[in-house]
Amino acid sequence: MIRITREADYGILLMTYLAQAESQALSAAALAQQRHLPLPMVSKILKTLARAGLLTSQRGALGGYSLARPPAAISAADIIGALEGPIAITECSEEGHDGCCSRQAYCEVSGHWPRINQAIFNALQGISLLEMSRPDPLQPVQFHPLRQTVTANAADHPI
Amino acid sequence: MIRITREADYGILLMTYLAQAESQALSAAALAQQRHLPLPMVSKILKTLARAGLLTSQRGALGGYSLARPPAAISAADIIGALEGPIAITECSEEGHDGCCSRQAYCEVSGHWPRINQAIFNALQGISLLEMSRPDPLQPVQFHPLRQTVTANAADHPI
DNA sequence: TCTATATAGCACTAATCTAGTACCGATTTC
DNA sequence: GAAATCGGTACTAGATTAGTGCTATATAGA
Repeated sequence: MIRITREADYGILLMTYLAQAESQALSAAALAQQRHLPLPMVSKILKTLARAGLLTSQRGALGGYSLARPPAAISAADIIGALEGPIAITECSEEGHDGCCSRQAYCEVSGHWPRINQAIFNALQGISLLEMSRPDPLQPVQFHPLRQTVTANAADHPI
Repeated sequence: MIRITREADYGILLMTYLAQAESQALSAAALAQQRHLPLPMVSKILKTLARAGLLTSQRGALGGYSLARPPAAISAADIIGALEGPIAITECSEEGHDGCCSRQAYCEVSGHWPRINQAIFNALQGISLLEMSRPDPLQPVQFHPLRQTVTANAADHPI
């Protein structure tokens, strides 16, 4: 299955908590406790998010992390991208692979991967941290709604 | 990064070749040779795709594999789903995990994962094997078509 | 019927990646 | 100066992926 790592999963959990904290700085320890996640992991993830510019950090006693931008201006794609690198679904569509894939000569698909990546990226880009940090939507989710009649989100314009 | 396995990657390569073969049955060995992929892997992948109902197989001499449906009726989601299982981006959003995630009590995000999965699923569902088996689109990909116009493919954009 | 060809299914191994931990240095508050 | 907290790097165990091998079964044709 298409999977994100647990790091990105946790990252979203932490970001949603920070979104609710309304720009109040929270320490790694506090976040780990609130979300019931292992502190070392939380610490590592927050460092990465800070380096990516999604969080601002304050060192020292009473320090902590807070969102660098308003929750509406942060997307799922931002968070996942920060923790897992660029959203590239196959090796050959990653950076630095343009033209050096050993199979490229026999691969007509290569030109299509960017579109697929694009579609997934748009889907993730269309979901903001603001939305995610709201309580459960409580809408029953149709899992295989077959191309039509999907509630509006970025994935409605797949390509 | 969000990744599919190499198995699914190869699977799409093989399916596009079969789509071009126009219902002519091709053996695993022939496909492996055409796509320059290791035969045992090709063989394993084709078996899986056949079991999933995307390919029909013919045993014995002169046997081989051919598409079970027209290329327009097969999507990237079908192929990836067949080879990697259901498209579930986190463990807790997989089937059978409804309600047994140990962190669910502290996780307001859980209700949003189905939407994210849905968005990705729709994106992959919207890309047919017919489209993928056409030669390279050669169109520069618009990067954020909804927001701004950046001309680069997804992998050029580390987010 | 025999043989060559080809898929079906399962089991196995090596390499890679992920999850999680540990340590030490730098910075800030009190 | 002490305590709290972030910053960075390195490390380990376990899980996953990639790829291989073997045996059984089905089919076409001589």
